[in-house]
Amino acid sequence: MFFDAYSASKLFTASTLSPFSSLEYARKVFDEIPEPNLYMLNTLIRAYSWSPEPSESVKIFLRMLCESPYFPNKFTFPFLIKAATKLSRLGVGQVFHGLVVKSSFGDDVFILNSLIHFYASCGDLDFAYRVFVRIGEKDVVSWNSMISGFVQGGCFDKALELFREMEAENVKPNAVTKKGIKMDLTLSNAMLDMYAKCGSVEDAKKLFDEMEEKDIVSWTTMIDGQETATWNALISAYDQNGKPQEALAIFHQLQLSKNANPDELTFVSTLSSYAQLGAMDVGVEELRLICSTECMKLRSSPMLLLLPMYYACACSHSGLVEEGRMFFNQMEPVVVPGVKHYACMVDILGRAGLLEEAVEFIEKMPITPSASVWGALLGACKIHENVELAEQACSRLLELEPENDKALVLLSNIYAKTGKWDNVSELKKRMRVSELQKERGWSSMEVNGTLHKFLAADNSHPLSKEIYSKLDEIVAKLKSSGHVTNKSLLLQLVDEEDMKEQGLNLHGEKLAIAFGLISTSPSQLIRIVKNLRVCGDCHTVAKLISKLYNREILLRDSHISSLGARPIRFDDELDLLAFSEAPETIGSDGGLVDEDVLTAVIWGDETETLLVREPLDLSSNSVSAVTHVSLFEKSHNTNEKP
DNA sequence: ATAGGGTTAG
Repeated sequence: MFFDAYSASKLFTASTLSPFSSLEYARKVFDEIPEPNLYMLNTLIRAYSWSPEPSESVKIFLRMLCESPYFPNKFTFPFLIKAATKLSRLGVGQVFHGLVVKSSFGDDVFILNSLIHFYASCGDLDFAYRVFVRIGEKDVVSWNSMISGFVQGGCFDKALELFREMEAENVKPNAVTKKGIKMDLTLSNAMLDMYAKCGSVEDAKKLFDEMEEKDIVSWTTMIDGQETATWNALISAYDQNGKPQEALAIFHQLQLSKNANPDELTFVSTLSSYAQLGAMDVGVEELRLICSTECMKLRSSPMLLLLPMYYACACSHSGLVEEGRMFFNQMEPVVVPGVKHYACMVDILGRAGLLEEAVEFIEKMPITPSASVWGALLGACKIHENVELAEQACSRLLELEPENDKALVLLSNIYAKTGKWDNVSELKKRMRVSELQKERGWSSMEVNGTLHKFLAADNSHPLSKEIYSKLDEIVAKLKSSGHVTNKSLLLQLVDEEDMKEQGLNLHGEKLAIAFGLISTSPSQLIRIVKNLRVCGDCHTVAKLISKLYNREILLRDSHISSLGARPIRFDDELDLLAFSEAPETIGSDGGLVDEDVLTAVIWGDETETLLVREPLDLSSNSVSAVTHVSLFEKSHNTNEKP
């Protein structure tokens, strides 16, 4: 049916793009193609990323990895990231991000821009920004993506700051070339929107006047923005000058106006006016009506609860508490209070010194108090120097977040504040011990049905002597091959420098690998499981041993991951990255993968690329990272697997 | 050989 791959590709692309043929049809065509090429795979990934089934993109991607002779190329990733964006699956996109970093496309501005957009749309502005700052040559889309990410996330200050930064960066070439910079229309419009939302009509007006090109969106944004800002300015002016009735009159006038677009700011001022009149119930009722049609954001905004605080800068503490309490009780018909609202209330009560009431309030909560609730109580205990309650709050918090060091630090501050220095040092000791316990790791290896377990510097194994001599041989080989132990990666608290090096070399992983080398045949896979994350040095060593001894090694981290995908580590230099999707979360809703867990392990060493698909091991549902030192390596040039 | 990123508000 198909005469050659090129025409088939062309036909296929046309069928995915054409409005006259469905994606299902394109898929049928695709399924008839015995060996789809990279272009076709990419095309289908793209088509699905636009479709209502973006998870199909990921499935096709898995097929590319497992069944095709191709590796993803620079075109693959924007499509995949688009799919992850549509899926709103942070973990999925993080896997792709990991692959990008480790692949040869880490500097591709197209891919990085789509990652910014992805992270921003998942609400992770922090990650979006991390990606953004690392782009060497930011283009207008990079800036635009980041700025609109901030705008959409409500971080207007940051958006503005970035905008200024962008202007500053553009000023230089501008001065040299003496040419006017034509601002990107989309960006200008986004900026207009931002100014309008911030209520700074003058800035919006200034920008609008400067814009060389304006479209319908520019005009609409400007008119709407000016209008809303004008309404808001009026309402809040009356409200803040002790004229709530006038403020409300304006608000009602606004509601009658057809074109008006009340926003969060409008509601804040309006509610404040109702609060001033002591008619919060009326205000809430009115809000309820508005909320049902507009302003969805406001419905879930815990800011509402804190609202009275902003307008109470003269109010007594008890007055504030009254308002908070009243607001909390009255919000229920409008919004089902979430845990954040409860935390806010605990905060209000606690700050006012009503610690007992705060505790009662927590006890009566219909939902399980979160760490933030206990954190609010703990914070209040610090203000009011209540050591006993602080201890309780802290221990409840630690039950939920055992590794929350901040809680212990806070408690220790409370001890310090109340002069309990013994407790301070006791706590510091405890923190150090838990720090040590945290890193107590073991590695295990199965040989012929027997599990062999190795702790760091372990010498309990019957073949210990042989293992250590093999290890010496390995170390010698590594040294002669130029490998230097990276001391900074040591996670144990050891004081002496030479001890550090020794400690590193004696991680259980290395013992297990040495044992693997002497106890398995050359064709066997050396498969090691580590209870904690594998340190960078062990990873590197595993790769080197794999090369030196020509052995395939699979070294696997396991990490309890109730949240599903999570970065094992993400530091500023991106020198060590590991992301994965936990098997128990994948497939449960999105049905992304069936038997394969998509796993990427990314390390800073640029010389090797590892991407592995690890068959799902159902007995271990806490797997979060797999290091597969495979014998085949990626070829960057051909995109074909050897 | 073919292809890629951001896009306001309603």
